[in-house]
Amino acid sequence: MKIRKEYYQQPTLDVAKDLLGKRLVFNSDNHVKRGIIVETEAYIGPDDKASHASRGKTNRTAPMFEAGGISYVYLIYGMHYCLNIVTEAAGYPAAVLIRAVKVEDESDPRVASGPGKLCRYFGITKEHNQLDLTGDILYIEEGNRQRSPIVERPRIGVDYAGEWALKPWRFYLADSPAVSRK
DNA sequence: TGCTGGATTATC
DNA sequence: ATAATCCAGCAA
Repeated sequence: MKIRKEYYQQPTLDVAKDLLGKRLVFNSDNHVKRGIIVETEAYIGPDDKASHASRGKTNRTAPMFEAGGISYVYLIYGMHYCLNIVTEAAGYPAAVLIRAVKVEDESDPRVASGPGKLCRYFGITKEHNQLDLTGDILYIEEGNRQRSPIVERPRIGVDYAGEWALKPWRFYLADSPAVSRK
């Protein structure tokens, strides 16, 4: 069952944790890809120095300032796309980076074990920026209700953010083999 | 108009 | 430990 708009407009930390165990679905013209979300990171508000939005609203970060319930896709290091789920109310920049999913119908459990790998496997590019998550192309639905404990750790790759890099805003399912950087 | 460096990954 | 490989953001 597809998750509704209001869900994404809740506090970002709540959404980041609650998304674990849910199923990400992507429909392109010729294929459907699915995966259980096993790792996320929260980027919250205008003061979070690890967030792209900390320098204000720009052309790139505009989706983060929209109301929760759309995608924010950007290119990093000139070669990898990253998928975010925009959260909270319009005007308040926040999003959840989807860092890893477990693809059920693949022999390799690690084909999508990282934000860049995930987009490569799903076929997600900048064409899929700012998509409405209540539409039919990209959305999230209830998954298997797992009872795996949630681990909280500092975010990855944001050492430039000073004290903000220390916040434990990365979340993953403790026993998942598909978590990044294992 | 030019320069800098990054919410990564694979390989050395 | 480091190359690969663009382009957003900022300085000028």
